Amino acid sequence: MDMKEIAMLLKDHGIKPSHHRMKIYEYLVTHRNHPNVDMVYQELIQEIPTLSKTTLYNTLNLFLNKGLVQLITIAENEMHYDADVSMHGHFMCKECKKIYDIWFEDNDIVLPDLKDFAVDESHIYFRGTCLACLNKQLQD
Amino acid sequence: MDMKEIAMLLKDHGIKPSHHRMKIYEYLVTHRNHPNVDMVYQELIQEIPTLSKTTLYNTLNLFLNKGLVQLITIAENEMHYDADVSMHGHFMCKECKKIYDIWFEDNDIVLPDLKDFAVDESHIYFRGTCLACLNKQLQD
DNA sequence: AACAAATTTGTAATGATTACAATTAATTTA
DNA sequence: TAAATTAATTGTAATCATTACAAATTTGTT
Ligand SMILES: [Mn+2]
Ligand SMILES: [Mn+2]
Ligand SMILES: [Zn+2]
Ligand SMILES: [Zn+2]
Repeated sequence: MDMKEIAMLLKDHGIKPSHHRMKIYEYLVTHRNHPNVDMVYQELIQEIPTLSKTTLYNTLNLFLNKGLVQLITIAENEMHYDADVSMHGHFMCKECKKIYDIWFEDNDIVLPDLKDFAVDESHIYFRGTCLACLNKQLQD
Repeated sequence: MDMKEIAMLLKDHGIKPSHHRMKIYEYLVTHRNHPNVDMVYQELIQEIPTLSKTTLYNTLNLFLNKGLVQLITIAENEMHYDADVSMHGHFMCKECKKIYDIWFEDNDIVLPDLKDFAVDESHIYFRGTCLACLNKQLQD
């Protein structure tokens, strides 16, 4: 996804595509690693040495409000962000803290439609241990 | 659920049933309101004026480790606790911040079993607006 | 009672996020 | 194009949930 496309996408969501905003979105869409704020910051600060963390927080909240990214609250003390807003689940490994995508077959999961609630977001989270960390544990 | 039963339940989970611990669990099991730490504290401090917030945090973490309660990470800046550890979903209203239980019919939801992951917990979260808040909004 | 172990407390530290005012950049108007 | 206005970005301080840690208290055991 090149800068032209990113600019278009931001505009389509009512976001003026400043340089900072485009770089922040580019990070999310190319890495697809469900980063927390600091992971984005440590990477972008090398390209944009003046980048402020406040700008990062402001921009991510702007993206959230415009529906461009989704918020992942699977971790206990920090937020994670996902540029993929399609319906899929997430697994967080308690050992390595990595967050994996969980994709469902179309009929695998049918969420009930809730009367008495106007639902904006649906999230499916799992926690446990990933295969890499399970194997590491076997070596003890 | 009386104190005798609570003491038994804690013992069954390998937790020595001190007075504080029993009162904390009693709060959770009688209110069933998915409280954050401060909600528990503000209620119990009236009965136990010496109660320390550290004790509360320690006790809740002990309950979590022993599988007596479950952690709900649906909110963005604080944790919520649930004495009901059976499989059910949660809905948080963005307006009033209340957390509702969402119960599924047996076959309503079938979570796929993930190979490559040892799953300890599964959570289903919804966010949106509850009926009470929707009605309030209509009055404008 | 004397000792040891477990529990509870109070205070300070940590760390993610937000508040806010100042600065800089971009856009509009004259 | 220069001045004026608006928007974006920055830096610092504040907020607040949670944890760290050592002291004090309670409980259980010899
Ligand atoms: Mn994802
Ligand atoms: Mn519940
Ligand atoms: Zn892992
Ligand atoms: Zn509500």
